[in-house]
Amino acid sequence: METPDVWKEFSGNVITHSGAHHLLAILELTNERGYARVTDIARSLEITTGSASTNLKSLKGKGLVQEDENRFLSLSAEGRKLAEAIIKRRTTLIKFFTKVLEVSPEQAEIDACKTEHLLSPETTLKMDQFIASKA
Amino acid sequence: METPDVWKEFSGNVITHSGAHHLLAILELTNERGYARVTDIARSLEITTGSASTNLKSLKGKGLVQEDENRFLSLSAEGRKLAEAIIKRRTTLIKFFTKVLEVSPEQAEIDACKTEHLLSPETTLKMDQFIASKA
DNA sequence: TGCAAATGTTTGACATACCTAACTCCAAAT
DNA sequence: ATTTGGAGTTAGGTATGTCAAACATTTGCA
Repeated sequence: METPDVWKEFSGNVITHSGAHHLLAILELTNERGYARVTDIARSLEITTGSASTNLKSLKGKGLVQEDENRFLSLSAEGRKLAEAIIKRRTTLIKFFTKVLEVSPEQAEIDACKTEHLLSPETTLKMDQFIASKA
Repeated sequence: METPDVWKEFSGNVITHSGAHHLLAILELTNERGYARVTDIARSLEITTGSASTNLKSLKGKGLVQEDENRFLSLSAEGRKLAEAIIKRRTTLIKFFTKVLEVSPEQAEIDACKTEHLLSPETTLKMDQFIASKA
């Protein structure tokens, strides 16, 4: 058995775990309260505003996050698409883990959180279809 | 909906992606040829011996890897346990993705590789049981 | 035995992704 | 107008993980 040369693809991920959660925070904050500033995101993620500022700058650089003249942050079309995909994946994963595999809700949430930004669209789709076929 | 404070647990992982693959390489190489040196591991992972040397030093520091007087590397009891757990997880994941979800083998391998070191024992176990119950 | 090839380590440079702490900037209240 | 506090950035530090290149060591063979 050969160690597959797939292993390095890990680095080529679209988004990091941290990055994903910044996007999700923006989406949730804007949905809940209508806006998201650096501070709001930092509070939501329980990190310092310094970290949030730096992290968000890089997301802006990637064209996933936008900032208006009043420093309100929002997701770009691409960012929104990505965030929604991740949320969908998390939902699917949690449902799958708890309903199908009967994993405890706590562990399901942790596992989903760790893998939600890594799983391919194909696998997520198939997982969805599987759940649907059982319902 | 609140962003769960679970998200930071990502950093508290037992092992990194890269670290995991170094362990797996040692296990596979020793199984296949009876030994694993820095060079062998570097070749197997397609990184320079410099990188391998540094990375392995840190794994030695964590007590996962040992070195004998001839510079042959091996896994400690703990390292072996960890490596075997990861391999088992990968096997389970691939089987699950391809057999149950009918994901393509290529994508299954990539997804398994990305998550094999992140999934909890509980979820892996449940996944195993699920496969068994269907067989 | 002696030299060349293989092996391994270290160093210095980069890139990413975090953090904290210190600083700037601005706006509102007194 | 001055102070105070909220908001945000920057600077400096840690940790990983990668590389190339200089160096040391070991091995093996001619």
